[in-house]
Amino acid sequence: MSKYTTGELAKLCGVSVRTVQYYDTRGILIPSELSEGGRRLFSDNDLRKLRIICYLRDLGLSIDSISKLLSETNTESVISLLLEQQEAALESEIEERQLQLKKVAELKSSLKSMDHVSFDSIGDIAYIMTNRRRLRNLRLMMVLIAIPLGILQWSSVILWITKGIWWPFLIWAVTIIPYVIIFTRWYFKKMAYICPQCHTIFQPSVKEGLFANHTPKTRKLSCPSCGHRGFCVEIAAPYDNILKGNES
Amino acid sequence: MSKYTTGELAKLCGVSVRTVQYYDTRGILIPSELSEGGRRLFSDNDLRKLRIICYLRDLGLSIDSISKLLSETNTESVISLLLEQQEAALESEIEERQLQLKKVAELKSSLKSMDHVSFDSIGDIAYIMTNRRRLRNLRLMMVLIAIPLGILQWSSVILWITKGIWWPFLIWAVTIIPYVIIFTRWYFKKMAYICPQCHTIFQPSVKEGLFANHTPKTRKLSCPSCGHRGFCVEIAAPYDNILKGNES
DNA sequence: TTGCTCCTCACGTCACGTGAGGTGGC
DNA sequence: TTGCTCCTCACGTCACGTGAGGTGGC
Repeated sequence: MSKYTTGELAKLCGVSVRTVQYYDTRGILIPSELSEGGRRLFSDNDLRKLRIICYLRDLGLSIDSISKLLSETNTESVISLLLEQQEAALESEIEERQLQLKKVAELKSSLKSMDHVSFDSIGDIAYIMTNRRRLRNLRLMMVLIAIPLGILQWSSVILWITKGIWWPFLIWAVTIIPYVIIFTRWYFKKMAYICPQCHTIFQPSVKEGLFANHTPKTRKLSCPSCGHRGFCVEIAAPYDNILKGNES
Repeated sequence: MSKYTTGELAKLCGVSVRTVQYYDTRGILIPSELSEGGRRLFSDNDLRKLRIICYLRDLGLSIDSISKLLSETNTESVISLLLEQQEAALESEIEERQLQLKKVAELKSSLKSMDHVSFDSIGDIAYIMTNRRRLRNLRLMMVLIAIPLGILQWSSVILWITKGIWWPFLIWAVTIIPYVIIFTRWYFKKMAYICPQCHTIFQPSVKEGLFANHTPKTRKLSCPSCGHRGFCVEIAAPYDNILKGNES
């Protein structure tokens, strides 16, 4: 039976001297002998034990779990329980990291599409992200409303051109007016905008919104809070009071 | 502008009072005002700031990274760098956990197939796992050697039975003898066994190994170290000296 | 005046890393 | 005797949680 010093054992297992000392104080690797000078001396059994400890540590098990395994007499049930728990813990950690990763990628791509980035724009993006689903639903609803009206329009136009029947188009043109008014009001009631300057969420008047220059996702508006005029990202209007504090 | 106390702000952001206090001491959320009694008073701006801090924290960013973001004037480049780093860190963490998960599952299934489980058997399993690939290669090689010999054998047998030509089988039977001897010696030189009692890795004599009762993965042998007689798991013999210490 | 909230220490967590200052063993 | 290794404190890490003992504010 060979004897190993702390440093020898550490080298054989690929850990630091401090780690071996730490495992001694934690009671999971007590040297089988001490020299007269108080130095730790380890046996082959200790070497095997440290190898197993390192293996378990590399599975992500804590020192506490490992020392439980060492102290319990009923190794079999304890270890299967520990492994079950570790499996569940690892799975949930992986899920968590994957969600974080997804959010980081989202934030990255959103930041790329912004012209000016400040600390506060991160808040805007976070808000836009959580808001996105509702915004998609609203836009989908608008398209669904617009499609039948469009079909009616083009049907009547085609009828007029090809067959010379003009009155369906006239009926359409007259009856569409109240629809357009209602639709426009509804649109600006459901939508809100984020000021890129002061990050306030606001809703423009129907008149301002209707005639404002715009892109698919933004609209050029004046912020009622700071007066800044520029392209503001369109979001679904908040129906909760979480951000009411911003209106001050 | 409404004013929030520490508790109010904490509740609005879903964190603890202690967390808000901690963010103050870390310098990332200094209250915009203090009451005469020394109590923290937060503004709407502080509320927005804390929301962003929590959002970034939920991406897994450290307080240090967040405070860097807050202190740097060049937000844009700092944040894209931080997000790149965070993405890489998360990816490597996920990979690490997935590897651990795989190892835990391996250990779990290996333990199930063992009759007696002790702390030391974990070491055996860990060793068998790292050894498995070499063992597979060795077994594959044996099968590849055995197949042509088997084909020759059956060809000569069939020839004898169907056509009455007996001399190819005789030639095969005579020439096979040295091959079998060499093969058997080679086999027991390449293989080793783990004692389930004292966990020593040993190699039996050719004679003992050859006539021992066995299953596909184990062989009934006597351990030269502790004398225990029982079914020992077959592994590829170690070609390194890492475990030589066990032989005492 | 009485609860409730908030304040500041200060210790604990987890698995070690990193000195400091002293000593054993070849 | 001289390096080298090892020893034991003891502090630091990270983002807070958890009391303790005291006080502000309604």
